[in-house]
Amino acid sequence: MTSIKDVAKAAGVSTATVSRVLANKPPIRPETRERVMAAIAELNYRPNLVARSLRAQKSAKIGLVVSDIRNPFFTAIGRAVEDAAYEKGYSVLMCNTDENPEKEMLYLNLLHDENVAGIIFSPTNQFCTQAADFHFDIPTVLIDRSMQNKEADMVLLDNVSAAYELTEHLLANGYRKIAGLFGDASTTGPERSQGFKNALKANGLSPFSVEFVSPRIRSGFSAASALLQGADCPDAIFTSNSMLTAGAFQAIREFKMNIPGEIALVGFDVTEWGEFVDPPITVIAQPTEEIGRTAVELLFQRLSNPNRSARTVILKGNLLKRGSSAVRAK
Amino acid sequence: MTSIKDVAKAAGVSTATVSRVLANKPPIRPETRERVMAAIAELNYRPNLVARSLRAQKSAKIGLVVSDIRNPFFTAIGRAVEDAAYEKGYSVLMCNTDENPEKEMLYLNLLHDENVAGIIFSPTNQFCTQAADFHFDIPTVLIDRSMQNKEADMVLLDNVSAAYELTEHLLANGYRKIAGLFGDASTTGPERSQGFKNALKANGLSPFSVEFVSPRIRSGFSAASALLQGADCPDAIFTSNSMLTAGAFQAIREFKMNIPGEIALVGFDVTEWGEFVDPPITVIAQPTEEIGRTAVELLFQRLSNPNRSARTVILKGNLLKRGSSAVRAK
DNA sequence: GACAATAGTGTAAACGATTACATTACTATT
DNA sequence: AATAGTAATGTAATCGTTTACACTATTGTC
Repeated sequence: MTSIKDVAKAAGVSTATVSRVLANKPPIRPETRERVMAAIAELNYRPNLVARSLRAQKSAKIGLVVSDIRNPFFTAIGRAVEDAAYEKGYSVLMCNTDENPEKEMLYLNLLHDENVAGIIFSPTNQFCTQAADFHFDIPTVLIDRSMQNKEADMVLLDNVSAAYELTEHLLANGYRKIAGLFGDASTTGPERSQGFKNALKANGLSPFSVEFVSPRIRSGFSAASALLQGADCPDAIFTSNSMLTAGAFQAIREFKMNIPGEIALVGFDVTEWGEFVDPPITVIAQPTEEIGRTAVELLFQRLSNPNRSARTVILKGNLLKRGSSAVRAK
Repeated sequence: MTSIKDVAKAAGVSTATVSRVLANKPPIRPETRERVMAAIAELNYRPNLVARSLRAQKSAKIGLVVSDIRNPFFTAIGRAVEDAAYEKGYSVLMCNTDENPEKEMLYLNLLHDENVAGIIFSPTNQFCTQAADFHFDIPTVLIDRSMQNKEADMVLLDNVSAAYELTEHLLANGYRKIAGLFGDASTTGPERSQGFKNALKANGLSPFSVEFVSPRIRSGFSAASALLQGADCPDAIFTSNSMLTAGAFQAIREFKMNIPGEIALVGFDVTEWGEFVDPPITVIAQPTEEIGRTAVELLFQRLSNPNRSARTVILKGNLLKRGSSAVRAK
């Protein structure tokens, strides 16, 4: 491998000069710069980022720690983060935790050992309680899920409002017996359930049911199935994330029930399937692109100013009214 | 930051000894090992992977270079690769190229500079021709798409057979005027078109049409729309990847045509939406988990044995017969 | 022409690990 | 008791950069 020494020798200068040329750090005689550039081109030299990283005590890498990149929300986030990072010359290490606090811990440590410049992290509830005293010695931006009592930058959705709006939409369209299905792994479930309950209360109603389950398709399926086979059946199901929405959808189909005639279905997050099924599913769309980019943005702001106070950016969800919650037939 | 020196001092030994304890390299007196371990725990020491990487001239990282992680096929691959890598203590750098040869080049160089141990790469056609002389100085496994004249490990699908089988299925179910829509960015399009044409020929038929377009939903939509609004309309559309399938599906819906009554639709790759729509879409399912794991497997085999000859693993697709290609009504 | 200031470059010490080689401390053999 | 052989550890070079500091060459000022 050709190193900076080879370039220095070829150009007849010292490694320091080569380094300065690369970093564009004056003073350098134009003539010298040319000679060095020529040598670099000649030898096809590319600086070793590992060495640079060791010397600089940080690398141009960002860790992305989420539960599962296959969750469409995180897929979109992942892509947005990678794009934003790419533009700044940073690359992204992908970490899937499966909502498992141990894997979360393991990955955070790994990223530390890799000397990443920063971390974008979506923690589980368990992590928040178990690792309440965890010290983020690396700049970290939390996304999607908040962490109490932590001085950390965050990019969140206004979950309470979004859930409120989504619930009001159901009410406006005539639904009254609304069952709520919420994820139990993160802070979003409880927050969204709060907006859900608030909206019902404000309208003098109470939830048909409120349930917290693991944020997986299977759990959504089981919970929805249980609801649908009861003697008393809800007229709408409110889900707090797309895994549960998918599970509920499958259950409804299994029961051969008509959406929205017999039961309405609403949820969070844009998915391809939610747009393609008939009727399409009403959801709160999260601005994934913006979340990802903002997270990277906050990270870089903190990198350039390590001791500014933590900032929380709260974004609004966008209610996409679609067929799955159309006005109820009388 | 606490380094190996601090540990050495605390344990009253040299850094070499600490290193040996960490690497579990005899001979070490059990008593010494204990003292070192105690110091490590005491100081909460964690080895610096960057330094280790510089010294070892390679890092425990794998680069994953694909067109877009949002493509469900690559999402699944990405997750499988990450899982397999994780089990071996490796982490994954995610690179999205958008089928852009320049980004491909850029990322390959970046991964080189990062001293990654290996690369898992799904190249575009353009890359294959433009960079025909590109030398992979880092162990690389090609997935999904082959590259001619390259001594490289590959994990591919038997595209010709899969397309053949899928086409035969359409024929068996009574479809005769089958239009083919193929991606033009990679080798999979041409290969799948080959199987498509072979199957038709073997049955004394010829394609209704064969078209190569950019593998995007929009292109699939345009191409399918053009087909549907023609005076002579196909009775089935064969698509070579899930982006095109999605575009064609939207076009069919736009034209308010009945699947499969008026037109059948088949494609490649498992997607959530394809399962959820009614009728669900018939596809060739690729064993994404196996592809990802095999790729990592091959990578490690090559790492431990750098000059064995290149190996190509060809996997079979799995035809999922579903409603979108049900037996044609007379 | 002496001196200061600045521009341009080189020298060498880091960064934190690994490891070839040197060294010391034992144990066994004669 | 001397010697050889091995076990256990230490010393110091190395990986490829960056950068504080030292140094020389050039220019300007009086």
